[in-house]
Amino acid sequence: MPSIKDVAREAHVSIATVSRVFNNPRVVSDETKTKVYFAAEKLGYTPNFSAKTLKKSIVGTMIVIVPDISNTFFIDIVRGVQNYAETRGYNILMGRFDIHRFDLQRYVRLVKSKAADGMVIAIGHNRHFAPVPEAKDIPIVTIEEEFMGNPYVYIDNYQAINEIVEYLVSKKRKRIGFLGFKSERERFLAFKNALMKNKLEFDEELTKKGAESGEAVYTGAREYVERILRIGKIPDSIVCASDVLAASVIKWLTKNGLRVPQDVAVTGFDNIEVAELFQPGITTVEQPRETMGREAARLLINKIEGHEVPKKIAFQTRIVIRESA
Amino acid sequence: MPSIKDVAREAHVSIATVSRVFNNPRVVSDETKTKVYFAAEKLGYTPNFSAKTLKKSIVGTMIVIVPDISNTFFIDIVRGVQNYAETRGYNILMGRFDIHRFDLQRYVRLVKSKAADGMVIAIGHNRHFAPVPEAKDIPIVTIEEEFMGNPYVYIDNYQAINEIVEYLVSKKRKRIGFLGFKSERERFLAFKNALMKNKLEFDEELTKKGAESGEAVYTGAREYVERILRIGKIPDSIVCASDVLAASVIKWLTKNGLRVPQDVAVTGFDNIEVAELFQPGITTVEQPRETMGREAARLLINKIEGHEVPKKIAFQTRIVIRESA
DNA sequence: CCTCCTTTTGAAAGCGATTACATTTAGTTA
DNA sequence: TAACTAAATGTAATCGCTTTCAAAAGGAGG
Repeated sequence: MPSIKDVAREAHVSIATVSRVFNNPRVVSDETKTKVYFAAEKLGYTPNFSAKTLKKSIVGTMIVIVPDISNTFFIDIVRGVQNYAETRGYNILMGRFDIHRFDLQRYVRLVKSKAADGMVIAIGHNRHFAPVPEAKDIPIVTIEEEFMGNPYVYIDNYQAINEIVEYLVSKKRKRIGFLGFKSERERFLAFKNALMKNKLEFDEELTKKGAESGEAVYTGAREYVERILRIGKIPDSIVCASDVLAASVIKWLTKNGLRVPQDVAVTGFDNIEVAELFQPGITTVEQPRETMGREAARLLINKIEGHEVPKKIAFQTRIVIRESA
Repeated sequence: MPSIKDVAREAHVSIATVSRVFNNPRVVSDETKTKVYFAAEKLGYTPNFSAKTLKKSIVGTMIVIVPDISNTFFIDIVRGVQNYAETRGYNILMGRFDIHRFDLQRYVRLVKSKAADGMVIAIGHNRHFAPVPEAKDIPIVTIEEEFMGNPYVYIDNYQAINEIVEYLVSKKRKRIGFLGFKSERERFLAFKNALMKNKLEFDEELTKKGAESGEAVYTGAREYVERILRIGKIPDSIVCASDVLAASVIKWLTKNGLRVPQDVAVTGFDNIEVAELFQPGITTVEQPRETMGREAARLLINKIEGHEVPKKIAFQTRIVIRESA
């Protein structure tokens, strides 16, 4: 691989001049520039990344970490981060995509060693990392939750769930159940809150906050349906903390002869791509996922480059009405 | 940020010794090692990545490019790549996740500049990149198709589709339709092939190879259903080139009063995570996606590190039977 | 024609590591 | 005790680039 030296020799100039041609072309004469471009082209010269970043303080790479890449929510965030990062000339180093085997230390070290300038971490609901002391002085921006005092972007679950509940209420639904995972605790709290706001009664028996694993979605929904059937308390609507969960309950409900939405309305959360393909299409909440990713990236880069950044940025959700409610 | 020099000074040794402690510890005495570890710990020393890779020929980073990260198929591949890369100490640089705005040149340059050692590219069916001359001498491994003579991993669409058709035949289905996208051409060819093999007639009118866009899935399925209804030729089964497509046709078929699978059986392809959540659950083909990713990563790293690698590696699929067929 | 800017270029230091080679130290052996 | 070997450490070159500082060249003004 040719180096700057080779180009310099070929163009009969010094390496300093070659460097200038690529980094600060206006200070070099047109004639010299042409010579250098020509030589570089001829040799197939590409500046060495490491050598460059060894001298410069900014690498132009950021790490993105999401807890679960099977989840559309995070994918869209990644996409947003990527789209924005590109416009600022940053590359993206992929962090682990399943948080179970996640080792923050490792990524912190990557930043400390200047393999990257900072990181965007999508926390996922109520998932708590242990704060890592070394992470204290590296640029971090999180999504959904605060982490170690760093800036973060988030959506207002309270507002979103409340909107759903209000919609159900407007459809004369009164006995509203909730189905979510442990990790979706905030949405659950938001749900309780929304019930109160709408002067509805909260019924523990119509509520299920399931296990952790992704495998258990289907089973979790089943247990829920079996329970309400067993105790003979059928809600007239169920708020689910995710679309996948909603699809699962719907399947179990109809299997047991209950019609959705006539007998029981069901709402989802996330508006995943296939939400409209289910039968019935799932009424759900859409979050500006890509925008959140973009914004997180913007905050991070600004922080890296030494600008002042806000403490947190909130985003609005939007309810998408389909057939399931 | 402290450098090797600072550690050397703190530990009263030379920088060479410090370097040895971290790269080749067995040649340094225990006493010295302790001193150095202690000093490094005290100063919070992390070796500088750029400085290291400036001297070494291997960076320990690879680029992964997939055409569409919304597609579970590619996500699992990425996951596989990631899992394997980690075991060999490689980091992953994220390439563009939507191939439309894809610029191979850019990533080639990244490798040439030694920001990465090579790349894994998931081609996606019959998507043709223009070969990039500069890419000729950089390590590349592709998934699903050959590219510029590089090693690749793939699944046998012919075998997979044939298995599906045989399954349908075993269920006494005779008039089999096909629904796929332009980009899924190979699966279409495989379909025609499978019909021949099973001595069934191919009927152009029961076939649809739709548009490109992801948006059009739902519409494409609708057009297909409307057409077969209009011409009054209802197949007794439909082979779809993806699960999403299958879910879409099922929705349109049932909307039009046709029962799945009683009136018409439908099969998908990919076994996406939510395949079992549809009603009916989708009978489909599972590919060893993660394994393919792992294998691609393994090939690439071996190539990077100068080992001999095979030209191509084929993977078996597995049919997953649910309710839709 | 001389002096003083401006523009353009070059020389050389330095970024933070790795590593070949040289040197020192300690331990064996005759 | 001299001679030799092995182990541990240090010296210094080097990777490929950026950047400061100095020098050279080309005008402009007097």
